[in-house]
Amino acid sequence: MGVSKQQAIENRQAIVAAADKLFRERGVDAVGLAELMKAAGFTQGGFYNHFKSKDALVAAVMDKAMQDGGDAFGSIIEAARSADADPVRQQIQWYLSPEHRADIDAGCPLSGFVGDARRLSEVARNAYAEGLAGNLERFTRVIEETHGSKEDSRRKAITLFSQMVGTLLLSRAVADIDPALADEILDEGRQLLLAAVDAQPGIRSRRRARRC
Amino acid sequence: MGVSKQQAIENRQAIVAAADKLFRERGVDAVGLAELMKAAGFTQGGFYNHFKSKDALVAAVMDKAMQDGGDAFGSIIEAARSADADPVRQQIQWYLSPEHRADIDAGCPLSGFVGDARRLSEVARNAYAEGLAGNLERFTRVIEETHGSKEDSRRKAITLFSQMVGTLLLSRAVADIDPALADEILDEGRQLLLAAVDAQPGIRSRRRARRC
DNA sequence: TGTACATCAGTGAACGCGCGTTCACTGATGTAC
DNA sequence: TGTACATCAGTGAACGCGCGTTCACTGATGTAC
Repeated sequence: MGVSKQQAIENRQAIVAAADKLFRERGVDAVGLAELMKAAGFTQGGFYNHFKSKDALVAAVMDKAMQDGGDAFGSIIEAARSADADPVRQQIQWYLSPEHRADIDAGCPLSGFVGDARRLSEVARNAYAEGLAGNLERFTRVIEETHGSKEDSRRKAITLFSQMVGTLLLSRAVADIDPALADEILDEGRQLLLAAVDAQPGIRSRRRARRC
Repeated sequence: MGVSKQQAIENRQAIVAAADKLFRERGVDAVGLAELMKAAGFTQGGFYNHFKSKDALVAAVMDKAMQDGGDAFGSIIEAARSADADPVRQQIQWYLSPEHRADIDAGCPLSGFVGDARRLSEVARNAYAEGLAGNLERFTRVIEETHGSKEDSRRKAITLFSQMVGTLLLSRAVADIDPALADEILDEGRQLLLAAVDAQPGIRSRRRARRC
Protein backbone atom coordinates (compact mmCIF):
# COMPACT_ATOMS: atom_id res chain seq x y z
CA MET A 1 0.00 0.00 0.00
CA GLY A 2 2.98 2.29 0.19
CA VAL A 3 4.45 2.72 3.62
CA SER A 4 7.33 4.72 5.08
CA LYS A 5 10.58 3.01 6.04
CA GLN A 6 9.93 3.82 9.68
CA GLN A 7 6.44 2.31 9.43
CA ALA A 8 7.85 -0.83 7.79
CA ILE A 9 10.26 -1.33 10.70
CA GLU A 10 7.43 -0.93 13.18
CA ASN A 11 5.29 -3.37 11.20
CA ARG A 12 8.08 -5.94 11.31
CA GLN A 13 8.29 -5.52 15.05
CA ALA A 14 4.53 -5.99 15.29
CA ILE A 15 4.83 -9.30 13.45
CA VAL A 16 7.60 -10.48 15.77
CA ALA A 17 5.63 -9.40 18.83
CA ALA A 18 2.49 -11.23 17.67
CA ALA A 19 4.55 -14.33 16.87
CA ASP A 20 6.29 -14.25 20.25
CA LYS A 21 2.95 -14.27 22.02
CA LEU A 22 1.28 -16.89 19.81
CA PHE A 23 4.31 -19.21 19.68
CA ARG A 24 4.56 -19.33 23.47
CA GLU A 25 0.85 -19.86 23.97
CA ARG A 26 0.21 -22.51 21.37
CA GLY A 27 3.57 -23.69 20.07
CA VAL A 28 5.38 -22.77 16.85
CA ASP A 29 3.85 -25.57 14.77
CA ALA A 30 0.30 -24.82 15.81
CA VAL A 31 0.40 -21.20 14.63
CA GLY A 32 -0.06 -20.61 10.88
CA LEU A 33 1.33 -17.59 9.06
CA ALA A 34 -2.10 -16.43 7.91
CA GLU A 35 -3.38 -16.36 11.49
CA LEU A 36 -0.18 -14.77 12.70
CA MET A 37 -0.23 -11.97 10.13
CA LYS A 38 -3.88 -11.32 10.87
CA ALA A 39 -3.06 -11.03 14.57
CA ALA A 40 -0.37 -8.48 13.68
CA GLY A 41 -2.88 -6.57 11.54
CA PHE A 42 -1.81 -7.59 8.02
CA THR A 43 -2.66 -10.01 5.24
CA GLN A 44 -0.59 -13.12 4.86
CA GLY A 45 1.24 -12.27 1.64
CA GLY A 46 3.20 -9.46 3.25
CA PHE A 47 5.04 -11.85 5.52
CA TYR A 48 7.80 -12.50 3.00
CA ASN A 49 8.62 -8.82 2.67
CA HIS A 50 10.02 -9.11 6.20
CA PHE A 51 11.23 -12.70 6.60
CA LYS A 52 12.79 -15.26 4.30
CA SER A 53 10.81 -18.10 5.88
CA LYS A 54 8.89 -19.13 8.97
CA ASP A 55 12.13 -20.47 10.41
CA ALA A 56 13.71 -17.03 10.02
CA LEU A 57 10.81 -15.55 11.97
CA VAL A 58 11.26 -18.12 14.73
CA ALA A 59 14.91 -17.12 15.01
CA ALA A 60 13.97 -13.43 15.14
CA VAL A 61 11.36 -14.16 17.81
CA MET A 62 13.90 -16.04 19.90
CA ASP A 63 16.41 -13.18 19.63
CA LYS A 64 13.81 -10.64 20.65
CA ALA A 65 12.45 -12.78 23.48
CA MET A 66 15.93 -13.29 24.92
CA GLN A 67 16.65 -9.58 24.76
CA ASP A 68 13.34 -8.73 26.44
CA GLY A 69 14.05 -11.36 29.08
CA GLY A 70 17.43 -9.79 29.80
CA ASP A 71 15.83 -6.35 30.02
CA ALA A 72 13.18 -7.61 32.43
CA PHE A 73 15.87 -9.18 34.59
CA GLY A 74 17.78 -5.89 34.62
CA SER A 75 14.67 -3.94 35.59
CA ILE A 76 13.99 -6.11 38.61
CA ILE A 77 17.58 -5.84 39.77
CA GLU A 78 17.50 -2.05 39.32
CA ALA A 79 14.20 -1.73 41.16
CA ALA A 80 15.49 -3.84 44.04
CA ARG A 81 18.62 -1.74 44.30
CA SER A 82 16.83 1.57 44.38
CA ALA A 83 14.46 0.19 47.03
CA ASP A 84 17.52 -1.07 48.94
CA ALA A 85 16.11 -4.60 48.83
CA ASP A 86 17.93 -7.85 48.08
CA PRO A 87 17.89 -8.30 44.28
CA VAL A 88 18.10 -12.08 44.54
CA ARG A 89 15.10 -12.25 46.87
CA GLN A 90 13.15 -9.95 44.53
CA GLN A 91 14.04 -12.13 41.58
CA ILE A 92 12.75 -15.26 43.33
CA GLN A 93 9.61 -13.47 44.49
CA TRP A 94 8.81 -12.39 40.96
CA TYR A 95 9.84 -15.57 39.18
CA LEU A 96 7.79 -17.82 41.44
CA SER A 97 4.71 -15.59 41.68
CA PRO A 98 1.26 -16.58 40.41
CA GLU A 99 1.45 -13.52 38.15
CA HIS A 100 4.57 -14.73 36.39
CA ARG A 101 3.11 -18.23 36.17
CA ALA A 102 0.07 -16.81 34.36
CA ASP A 103 2.06 -14.44 32.16
CA ILE A 104 3.47 -16.90 29.65
CA ASP A 105 3.39 -14.31 26.85
CA ALA A 106 5.76 -11.84 28.47
CA GLY A 107 7.36 -13.99 31.15
CA CYS A 108 10.81 -15.49 31.17
CA PRO A 109 11.54 -16.85 27.67
CA LEU A 110 13.95 -19.45 29.02
CA SER A 111 11.00 -21.11 30.74
CA GLY A 112 8.55 -20.25 27.97
CA PHE A 113 10.57 -21.97 25.26
CA VAL A 114 12.45 -24.62 27.24
CA GLY A 115 10.31 -27.47 25.94
CA ASP A 116 10.49 -26.32 22.32
CA ALA A 117 14.13 -25.24 22.21
CA ARG A 118 15.48 -28.67 21.31
CA ARG A 119 13.17 -28.95 18.29
CA LEU A 120 13.75 -25.56 16.67
CA SER A 121 16.19 -24.64 13.90
CA GLU A 122 19.86 -24.35 14.75
CA VAL A 123 19.80 -20.54 14.60
CA ALA A 124 16.94 -20.43 17.07
CA ARG A 125 18.62 -22.97 19.35
CA ASN A 126 21.75 -20.84 19.29
CA ALA A 127 19.75 -17.81 20.34
CA TYR A 128 18.25 -19.82 23.19
CA ALA A 129 21.63 -21.12 24.37
CA GLU A 130 23.16 -17.65 24.25
CA GLY A 131 20.18 -16.27 26.14
CA LEU A 132 20.65 -18.86 28.86
CA ALA A 133 24.40 -18.30 29.06
CA GLY A 134 23.90 -14.54 29.29
CA ASN A 135 21.24 -14.86 31.93
CA LEU A 136 23.41 -17.10 34.09
CA GLU A 137 26.30 -14.62 33.81
CA ARG A 138 24.07 -11.73 34.83
CA PHE A 139 22.66 -13.73 37.71
CA THR A 140 26.16 -14.74 38.80
CA ARG A 141 27.25 -11.11 38.91
CA VAL A 142 24.26 -10.11 41.02
CA ILE A 143 24.83 -12.92 43.47
CA GLU A 144 28.51 -12.12 43.65
CA GLU A 145 27.79 -8.46 44.43
CA THR A 146 25.05 -8.94 46.99
CA HIS A 147 26.31 -12.08 48.68
CA GLY A 148 30.04 -11.45 48.52
CA SER A 149 30.85 -15.14 48.02
CA LYS A 150 32.94 -14.87 44.90
CA GLU A 151 34.16 -18.41 44.46
CA ASP A 152 30.81 -20.17 44.20
CA SER A 153 28.47 -17.44 42.97
CA ARG A 154 28.22 -19.08 39.55
CA ARG A 155 27.38 -22.42 41.11
CA LYS A 156 24.66 -20.72 43.10
CA ALA A 157 23.31 -18.88 40.05
CA ILE A 158 23.05 -22.10 38.05
CA THR A 159 21.37 -24.17 40.72
CA LEU A 160 19.06 -21.39 41.86
CA PHE A 161 17.92 -20.65 38.33
CA SER A 162 17.39 -24.34 37.55
CA GLN A 163 15.26 -24.65 40.64
CA MET A 164 13.15 -21.65 39.72
CA VAL A 165 12.62 -22.96 36.18
CA GLY A 166 11.60 -26.44 37.34
CA THR A 167 9.19 -25.07 39.91
CA LEU A 168 7.60 -22.63 37.46
CA LEU A 169 7.24 -25.22 34.69
CA LEU A 170 5.67 -27.93 36.83
CA SER A 171 3.32 -25.41 38.38
CA ARG A 172 2.34 -24.10 34.95
CA ALA A 173 1.86 -27.59 33.53
CA VAL A 174 -0.92 -28.43 35.97
CA ALA A 175 -2.22 -24.91 36.69
CA ASP A 176 -5.57 -25.36 34.97
CA ILE A 177 -6.24 -29.02 35.81
CA ASP A 178 -5.08 -29.11 39.42
CA PRO A 179 -4.70 -25.54 40.70
CA ALA A 180 -4.21 -26.68 44.29
CA LEU A 181 -1.20 -28.80 43.34
CA ALA A 182 0.09 -25.99 41.09
CA ASP A 183 -0.08 -23.53 44.00
CA GLU A 184 1.53 -26.02 46.35
CA ILE A 185 4.47 -26.51 43.98
CA LEU A 186 4.91 -22.78 43.47
CA ASP A 187 4.62 -21.91 47.15
CA GLU A 188 6.91 -24.65 48.44
CA GLY A 189 9.50 -23.84 45.81
CA ARG A 190 9.43 -20.14 46.61
CA GLN A 191 9.65 -20.67 50.36
CA LEU A 192 12.55 -23.09 50.03
CA LEU A 193 14.56 -20.78 47.79
CA LEU A 194 13.88 -17.68 49.87
CA ALA A 195 14.93 -19.56 52.99
CA ALA A 196 18.11 -20.73 51.25
CA VAL A 197 18.93 -17.16 50.20
CA ASP A 198 18.25 -15.84 53.71
CA ALA A 199 20.69 -18.42 55.05
CA GLN A 200 23.48 -16.94 52.89
CA PRO A 201 25.96 -14.98 55.01
CA GLY A 202 26.14 -12.06 52.58
CA ILE A 203 22.41 -11.48 52.60
CA ARG A 204 21.84 -11.96 56.28
CA SER A 205 24.54 -9.56 57.34
CA ARG A 206 23.19 -6.95 54.95
CA ARG A 207 19.62 -7.24 56.20
CA ARG A 208 20.72 -7.20 59.81
CA ALA A 209 22.83 -4.15 59.18
CA ARG A 210 19.80 -2.26 57.88
CA ARG A 211 17.73 -3.17 60.91
CA CYS A 212 20.29 -1.86 63.40
CA MET B 1 -5.57 -58.80 6.53
CA GLY B 2 -7.25 -60.80 9.27
CA VAL B 3 -5.53 -60.68 12.60
CA SER B 4 -6.11 -62.38 15.95
CA LYS B 5 -7.52 -60.40 18.86
CA GLN B 6 -4.26 -60.83 20.73
CA GLN B 7 -2.33 -59.54 17.73
CA ALA B 8 -4.63 -56.54 17.44
CA ILE B 9 -3.95 -55.61 21.04
CA GLU B 10 -0.21 -55.86 20.47
CA ASN B 11 -0.52 -53.78 17.31
CA ARG B 12 -2.32 -51.07 19.24
CA GLN B 13 0.45 -51.07 21.79
CA ALA B 14 3.00 -50.78 18.99
CA ILE B 15 1.21 -47.67 17.70
CA VAL B 16 1.19 -46.10 21.17
CA ALA B 17 4.87 -46.94 21.67
CA ALA B 18 5.86 -45.43 18.33
CA ALA B 19 3.80 -42.33 19.07
CA ASP B 20 5.29 -41.96 22.55
CA LYS B 21 8.77 -41.93 21.07
CA LEU B 22 8.00 -39.65 18.12
CA PHE B 23 5.87 -37.20 20.11
CA ARG B 24 8.62 -36.66 22.66
CA GLU B 25 11.34 -36.27 20.07
CA ARG B 26 9.61 -33.94 17.65
CA GLY B 27 6.41 -32.75 19.30
CA VAL B 28 2.83 -33.91 18.78
CA ASP B 29 2.05 -31.42 16.00
CA ALA B 30 5.14 -32.26 13.98
CA VAL B 31 4.32 -35.98 13.72
CA GLY B 32 1.76 -36.99 11.09
CA LEU B 33 -0.39 -40.08 11.34
CA ALA B 34 0.97 -41.56 8.10
CA GLU B 35 4.53 -41.32 9.35
CA LEU B 36 3.53 -42.59 12.76
CA MET B 37 1.71 -45.65 11.41
CA LYS B 38 4.62 -46.41 9.13
CA ALA B 39 6.99 -46.25 12.13
CA ALA B 40 4.72 -48.73 13.93
CA GLY B 41 4.76 -51.00 10.85
CA PHE B 42 1.30 -50.31 9.38
CA THR B 43 -0.43 -48.25 6.71
CA GLN B 44 -2.19 -45.09 7.74
CA GLY B 45 -5.79 -46.21 7.20
CA GLY B 46 -5.63 -48.70 10.04
CA PHE B 47 -5.17 -46.00 12.62
CA TYR B 48 -8.90 -45.49 13.11
CA ASN B 49 -9.47 -49.13 13.93
CA HIS B 50 -7.67 -48.37 17.20
CA PHE B 51 -8.32 -44.70 17.97
CA LYS B 52 -11.20 -42.32 17.46
CA SER B 53 -8.85 -39.45 16.61
CA LYS B 54 -5.30 -38.19 16.95
CA ASP B 55 -6.33 -36.53 20.20
CA ALA B 56 -7.44 -39.91 21.56
CA LEU B 57 -4.02 -41.32 20.70
CA VAL B 58 -2.31 -38.44 22.50
CA ALA B 59 -4.35 -39.21 25.59
CA ALA B 60 -3.47 -42.93 25.36
CA VAL B 61 0.21 -42.04 24.93
CA MET B 62 0.11 -39.82 27.99
CA ASP B 63 -1.54 -42.56 30.06
CA LYS B 64 1.03 -45.11 28.98
CA ALA B 65 3.97 -42.74 29.47
CA MET B 66 2.85 -41.92 33.00
CA GLN B 67 2.44 -45.58 33.87
CA ASP B 68 5.89 -46.40 32.45
CA GLY B 69 7.33 -43.48 34.38
CA GLY B 70 5.83 -44.80 37.58
CA ASP B 71 7.18 -48.27 36.86
CA ALA B 72 10.67 -46.89 36.22
CA PHE B 73 10.52 -44.97 39.46
CA GLY B 74 9.50 -48.13 41.30
CA SER B 75 12.33 -50.14 39.73
CA ILE B 76 14.97 -47.68 40.88
CA ILE B 77 13.58 -47.66 44.40
CA GLU B 78 13.47 -51.46 44.44
CA ALA B 79 17.02 -51.76 43.11
CA ALA B 80 18.29 -49.29 45.68
CA ARG B 81 16.59 -51.19 48.50
CA SER B 82 17.96 -54.57 47.51
CA ALA B 83 21.43 -53.02 47.23
CA ASP B 84 20.86 -51.42 50.64
CA ALA B 85 21.52 -48.00 49.11
CA ASP B 86 19.64 -44.77 49.69
CA PRO B 87 16.72 -44.71 47.21
CA VAL B 88 16.60 -40.92 47.13
CA ARG B 89 20.29 -40.66 46.29
CA GLN B 90 19.86 -43.27 43.55
CA GLN B 91 16.90 -41.38 42.14
CA ILE B 92 18.93 -38.15 41.91
CA GLN B 93 21.91 -39.97 40.42
CA TRP B 94 19.77 -41.46 37.70
CA TYR B 95 17.57 -38.44 37.03
CA LEU B 96 20.51 -36.07 36.64
CA SER B 97 22.75 -38.41 34.66
CA PRO B 98 23.94 -37.74 31.09
CA GLU B 99 22.23 -41.01 30.14
CA HIS B 100 18.82 -39.82 31.29
CA ARG B 101 19.40 -36.46 29.67
CA ALA B 102 20.01 -38.20 26.34
CA ASP B 103 17.17 -40.69 26.74
CA ILE B 104 14.23 -38.45 25.98
CA ASP B 105 12.24 -41.33 24.44
CA ALA B 106 12.11 -43.50 27.54
CA GLY B 107 13.04 -40.99 30.22
CA CYS B 108 10.79 -39.34 32.74
CA PRO B 109 7.58 -38.31 30.95
CA LEU B 110 6.94 -35.48 33.38
CA SER B 111 10.05 -33.78 32.01
CA GLY B 112 9.53 -35.05 28.48
CA PHE B 113 6.08 -33.53 28.15
CA VAL B 114 6.27 -30.60 30.56
CA GLY B 115 6.51 -28.02 27.78
CA ASP B 116 3.66 -29.53 25.77
CA ALA B 117 1.32 -30.44 28.62
CA ARG B 118 -0.42 -27.05 28.72
CA ARG B 119 -1.30 -27.21 25.05
CA LEU B 120 -2.76 -30.71 24.83
CA SER B 121 -6.38 -31.80 25.07
CA GLU B 122 -8.05 -31.82 28.45
CA VAL B 123 -7.95 -35.62 28.73
CA ALA B 124 -4.21 -35.61 28.08
CA ARG B 125 -3.66 -32.77 30.53
CA ASN B 126 -5.59 -34.72 33.11
CA ALA B 127 -3.34 -37.72 32.57
CA TYR B 128 -0.31 -35.49 33.00
CA ALA B 129 -1.61 -33.91 36.19
CA GLU B 130 -2.51 -37.29 37.66
CA GLY B 131 0.91 -38.60 36.71
CA LEU B 132 2.59 -35.72 38.50
CA ALA B 133 0.38 -36.06 41.57
CA GLY B 134 1.05 -39.80 41.74
CA ASN B 135 4.76 -39.33 41.32
CA LEU B 136 4.92 -36.79 44.11
CA GLU B 137 3.00 -39.12 46.41
CA ARG B 138 5.36 -42.00 45.65
CA PHE B 139 8.36 -39.78 46.16
CA THR B 140 6.92 -38.47 49.42
CA ARG B 141 6.49 -42.01 50.72
CA VAL B 142 10.07 -42.94 49.87
CA ILE B 143 11.46 -39.84 51.56
CA GLU B 144 9.28 -40.45 54.57
CA GLU B 145 10.51 -44.03 54.90
CA THR B 146 14.20 -43.41 54.37
CA HIS B 147 14.52 -40.06 56.07
CA GLY B 148 12.06 -40.50 58.86
CA SER B 149 10.95 -36.86 58.81
CA LYS B 150 7.24 -37.34 58.46
CA GLU B 151 5.96 -33.80 58.72
CA ASP B 152 7.84 -32.25 55.81
CA SER B 153 8.51 -35.22 53.54
CA ARG B 154 5.96 -33.97 51.02
CA ARG B 155 7.52 -30.54 51.00
CA LYS B 156 10.88 -32.16 50.35
CA ALA B 157 9.49 -34.37 47.59
CA ILE B 158 7.94 -31.41 45.79
CA THR B 159 10.97 -29.15 45.95
CA LEU B 160 13.47 -31.91 45.18
CA PHE B 161 11.50 -33.07 42.16
CA SER B 162 11.06 -29.52 40.87
CA GLN B 163 14.78 -28.99 41.14
CA MET B 164 15.56 -32.18 39.25
CA VAL B 165 13.12 -31.27 36.49
CA GLY B 166 14.48 -27.75 36.06
CA THR B 167 18.07 -28.95 35.97
CA LEU B 168 17.32 -31.71 33.46
CA LEU B 169 15.30 -29.47 31.17
CA LEU B 170 17.80 -26.62 31.02
CA SER B 171 20.62 -29.08 30.46
CA ARG B 172 18.67 -30.81 27.67
CA ALA B 173 17.70 -27.51 26.04
CA VAL B 174 21.31 -26.55 25.35
CA ALA B 175 22.88 -30.03 25.18
CA ASP B 176 23.65 -29.94 21.46
CA ILE B 177 24.53 -26.25 21.08
CA ASP B 178 26.55 -25.71 24.25
CA PRO B 179 27.50 -29.10 25.73
CA ALA B 180 29.89 -27.57 28.24
CA LEU B 181 27.13 -25.41 29.72
CA ALA B 182 24.72 -28.37 29.61
CA ASP B 183 27.18 -30.51 31.58
CA GLU B 184 27.86 -27.71 34.04
CA ILE B 185 24.13 -27.32 34.75
CA LEU B 186 23.64 -31.06 35.17
CA ASP B 187 26.71 -31.55 37.37
CA GLU B 188 26.10 -28.58 39.64
CA GLY B 189 22.47 -29.53 40.06
CA ARG B 190 23.31 -33.12 40.91
CA GLN B 191 26.01 -32.18 43.39
CA LEU B 192 23.78 -29.67 45.14
CA LEU B 193 20.91 -32.10 45.53
CA LEU B 194 23.09 -35.00 46.65
CA ALA B 195 24.73 -32.74 49.23
CA ALA B 196 21.30 -31.62 50.44
CA VAL B 197 20.14 -35.23 50.80
CA ASP B 198 23.33 -36.19 52.63
CA ALA B 199 22.67 -33.39 55.08
CA GLN B 200 19.30 -34.94 56.01
CA PRO B 201 19.42 -36.56 59.47
CA GLY B 202 17.55 -39.67 58.37
CA ILE B 203 19.97 -40.49 55.61
CA ARG B 204 23.10 -39.71 57.52
CA SER B 205 22.18 -41.82 60.52
CA ARG B 206 21.30 -44.72 58.26
CA ARG B 207 24.54 -44.55 56.34
CA ARG B 208 26.55 -44.19 59.55
CA ALA B 209 24.74 -47.13 61.07
CA ARG B 210 25.77 -49.32 58.17
CA ARG B 211 29.36 -48.27 58.45
CA CYS B 212 29.64 -49.12 62.15
C1' DT C 1 10.77 23.73 -5.41
C1' DG C 2 8.34 20.80 -8.66
C1' DT C 3 7.97 16.86 -11.62
C1' DA C 4 8.94 11.93 -13.14
C1' DC C 5 9.89 7.66 -11.80
C1' DA C 6 11.96 3.71 -9.18
C1' DT C 7 11.28 1.35 -4.92
C1' DC C 8 9.18 -1.84 -2.11
C1' DA C 9 5.67 -2.90 1.80
C1' DG C 10 1.17 -4.50 1.55
C1' DT C 11 -2.72 -7.11 -0.94
C1' DG C 12 -5.13 -11.22 -1.84
C1' DA C 13 -5.46 -15.06 -4.97
C1' DA C 14 -3.13 -19.10 -6.15
C1' DC C 15 0.33 -22.99 -5.85
C1' DG C 16 1.63 -27.75 -4.37
C1' DC C 17 1.77 -30.43 -0.41
C1' DG C 18 0.90 -33.07 3.65
C1' DC C 19 -2.32 -33.08 7.17
C1' DG C 20 -6.35 -35.70 9.77
C1' DT C 21 -9.99 -38.36 8.45
C1' DT C 22 -13.15 -41.39 5.55
C1' DC C 23 -14.10 -45.09 2.63
C1' DA C 24 -14.78 -49.51 0.02
C1' DC C 25 -12.49 -53.47 0.03
C1' DT C 26 -9.71 -57.79 1.67
C1' DG C 27 -9.22 -61.91 4.11
C1' DA C 28 -7.82 -64.47 8.33
C1' DT C 29 -10.04 -64.99 12.78
C1' DG C 30 -13.47 -66.61 15.59
C1' DT C 31 -18.26 -68.19 16.20
C1' DA C 32 -22.68 -70.72 15.33
C1' DC C 33 -24.60 -74.87 14.18
C1' DT D 1 -15.24 -82.21 14.32
C1' DG D 2 -16.43 -79.77 10.06
C1' DT D 3 -18.71 -76.29 7.49
C1' DA D 4 -20.79 -71.52 6.72
C1' DC D 5 -20.59 -67.07 7.76
C1' DA D 6 -20.09 -62.71 10.54
C1' DT D 7 -16.49 -59.89 12.43
C1' DC D 8 -13.17 -56.52 12.19
C1' DA D 9 -7.97 -55.24 11.80
C1' DG D 10 -5.41 -53.93 7.97
C1' DT D 11 -4.99 -51.83 3.13
C1' DG D 12 -4.39 -47.99 0.24
C1' DA D 13 -6.78 -44.53 -2.39
C1' DA D 14 -9.38 -40.52 -1.79
C1' DC D 15 -11.52 -36.43 0.65
C1' DG D 16 -11.45 -31.49 2.08
C1' DC D 17 -8.60 -28.40 4.37
C1' DG D 18 -5.04 -25.36 5.95
C1' DC D 19 -0.30 -25.12 5.70
C1' DG D 20 4.12 -22.46 3.93
C1' DT D 21 5.26 -20.18 0.01
C1' DT D 22 4.88 -17.63 -4.56
C1' DC D 23 3.04 -14.33 -7.54
C1' DA D 24 1.21 -10.26 -10.17
C1' DC D 25 -0.44 -6.21 -8.85
C1' DT D 26 -1.16 -1.62 -6.15
C1' DG D 27 0.18 2.78 -4.75
C1' DA D 28 2.41 5.87 -1.30
C1' DT D 29 7.19 6.76 -0.26
C1' DG D 30 11.46 8.51 -1.36
C1' DT D 31 14.83 9.89 -4.85
C1' DA D 32 16.84 12.01 -9.10
C1' DC D 33 16.95 15.87 -11.82
